[in-house]
Formats: sequence, structure tokens, C-alpha cells
Amino acid sequence: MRSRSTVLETAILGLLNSSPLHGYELRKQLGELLGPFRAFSYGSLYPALRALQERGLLAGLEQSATPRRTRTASAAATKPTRSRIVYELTLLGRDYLADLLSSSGPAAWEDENFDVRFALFGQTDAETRLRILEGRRSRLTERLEAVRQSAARTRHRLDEYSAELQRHGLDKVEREVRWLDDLITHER
Amino acid sequence: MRSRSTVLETAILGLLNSSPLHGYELRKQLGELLGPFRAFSYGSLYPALRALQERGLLAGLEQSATPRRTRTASAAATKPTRSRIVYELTLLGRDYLADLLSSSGPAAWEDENFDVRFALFGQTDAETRLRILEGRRSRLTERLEAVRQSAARTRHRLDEYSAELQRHGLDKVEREVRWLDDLITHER
DNA sequence: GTTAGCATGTAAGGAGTTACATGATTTT
DNA sequence: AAAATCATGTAACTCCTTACATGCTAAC
Repeated sequence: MRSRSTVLETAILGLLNSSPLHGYELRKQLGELLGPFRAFSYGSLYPALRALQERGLLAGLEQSATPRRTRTASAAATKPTRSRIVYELTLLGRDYLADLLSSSGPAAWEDENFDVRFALFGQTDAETRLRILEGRRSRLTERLEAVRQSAARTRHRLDEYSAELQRHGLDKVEREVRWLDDLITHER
Repeated sequence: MRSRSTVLETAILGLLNSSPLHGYELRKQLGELLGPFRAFSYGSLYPALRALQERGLLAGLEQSATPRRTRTASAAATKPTRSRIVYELTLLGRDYLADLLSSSGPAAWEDENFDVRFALFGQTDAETRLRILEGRRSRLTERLEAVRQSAARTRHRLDEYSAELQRHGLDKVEREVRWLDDLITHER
């Protein structure tokens, strides 16, 4: 099996599944999808688009820039100025995305991927949503257990601030578990 | 000015300031310092140690492995088996670390660095601690403001799950601000 | 007519990880 | 004798950012 798609690739495919977009616009929507502090740079976005195109998942259509408001009403005389490339999913791309969105294994629970997968829950079927939420939940409780044991082992020799950092870390994870619990009950 | 030290480098210097250690042991203590899920791999640890040594901040002393428990009490006959390299800060290294730990600019507040800097607060003077905590706090409130505005602008067209993700994100940041507030009052 | 925003891209670099390779030492 | 754990290291790769380069279009 080839390596899983990256966060960026998943997000691109998910967004383009709703509607075709060009790179610049896509970036803005990525910011809205995942929160403005996970916006990707053009330096990764454009190469990613090209790579997806080369894999046959996207088709790029060069489009002459239609001026937003033309002063003159003559529609035909627009000479092809600096154009933009509108990308859309190919049939293969749709299949690939459907496959990706129906997967609910560890890759979907991990820190790096969970957020994107969650953001695309609107395109994910209910059983898969539930399995991902539960998978993430058990992943987090495992982590909780590991941290607690490690804390118990090293409590004595641990520096004051380091200990505070661990407490806060535990707190964050516990909170996320409760958040997941709410979502899980709400899903049924 | 040369580029700031990485998280790993900072953590290494901070730990070695307390006591000399060899790589393998160092890694374990890194896990305790930052939490078991921020443990670094040997693949980054050993190159980092070498790089710090080449910059003159560390001195590595090859040490023949003293068997933990010698069956025979004869201490002298230990032939130099597989040795380990114990690293310690040079004088230059101590200066460099002191400088690093007294800095309280943006680099110390950012997501990537804040945790290490906090974990090393035991070696940081009180004014610097306070400035870092306050710097991080204001960074987070800025972020809060930005996310709220972005949310207000895009509320309507936002997908249900995407919106939930943003709410949860806001919640996490708000919590961290309150945590910082507690720490700040406690620091005075 | 100059700034601000739209639009696409490349080259180099950053900060790590994974997988691999090797071997000693201790425990079971 | 086998398995676990101690101990050090390299090569290739990952996924992304920054800085740079270019030029069009809209607004002030």
C-alpha cells in the first residue's frame, strides 16, 4: 500500500469535492476549514496540486481570468489575460477520496490527521464518524494511562515546573476525551 | 544573529546543565522533561549532540562502560568494553545556555518553544519567567481575537463539523489563557 | 500612479522521523 | 541459548516553511 495521503492532500481533495477551485481560493478555504492558524503556504500548496494532478486525482483547467466587473458590457472581447487554473476531482480522484473518507484506522485518529478527518465529517458516513471518534478516544485514554504511569515513576525526582507542565498536559487530554464523549453520544 | 536553537538543542543543553549524561540516558530524561510523547528519536538526538559539540558547546568524554554490578569485587580488571560517551557543557556552552534562558522574546512564546522554555523555568530567573508567561498570554489572546473575527466572517457558509472544530479550538486556547493567568498570579 | 490584493510558481532549507546497521550486556 | 535492553550511529525521506521571482488587476 502506498503511504497515506498527507493532511494537506486530504484537505485539498475534501474541499475540491464540494466545488472546483483554483489554488489561491483553495488556500483561503483551507484556512476556514481547519482554522486560520493551520493555513498552508503557497510553497506547499502548489506543488501538492501538481503532485495530485500527476497521480491523476485532479484535473486542472486553465481559465482566462474573467474580470469581476467589466466596465464595458462587451463580453466577447476579453483577451486571455493572466489566467488561473481551476482544479477539480477526476473520477479516479472521487474514488480515491471516497476510499480515504471511509477509512477509520489508526491513521485517522492520530494527532496529525484527526483534525482534517473531523473537518470532513460532513462528507463521511455516520458509522465511520463514530469509529473514528471512538478510535481517537481510546488512543487518548491509552496515552493518559501511559503518562500517569510515567508520572508515578518519576514524581520524586521531577522538577516543579516540569511537573506542572505534565499536569497541564494531562488536563488537556482529559478535556479532549470529554469533548469526544459528548460528540459520541450526540452521534447516536 | 544565527538562527535560534531548536527545541531539541535547548532541551539537551538544559538537561546537561544539571548533570553530564550520555545519549541514551539523555533521551529518557528528555521524555520525562517534556512528557513521554515528545520523546525524540535517536536519529535526531545523536546528530544534535555532534552538532553541539562541533559548535564547542558540549564536550564528549568517552567512558568505558562500568558494569552496573560487578560479580567479582576486583575493580581494576574491567577491560574497556563497549563505551559510552558522556556529554557535558563547556564553559562556552554554559554561557550560551545562560543567554538562551534569559531571553524572553517571541521565540520563547511560540508553540514550538514555549514548552521547553517552561520546562526549564527551574533554571530561569523570576523576571524572565514572568515575561515569557505574559508574552505567551498576549500571543494567545491575539490569536483568540483573530479566530473570533474569522469565525464571525465565515459563520454562515461554515460546515457543521468545521464549526465545532473551531469552537473546540477556541475553548482550548481560552483554557490555556486561564492556566497562564494562574501561573502569572502565582509568580508574584 | 502607487498601493493592495490576486494569482502562480521555484529553490533552498528546517526540524525532525523511520528504517537500517551494529554490537555489548543482562536477564530469563 | 534466546530475548530484552543498553548504546551509538547513518541514510533516506517527510512534510512543510521561507524567501524569492513574476506579473496582472482593482482601488484609492
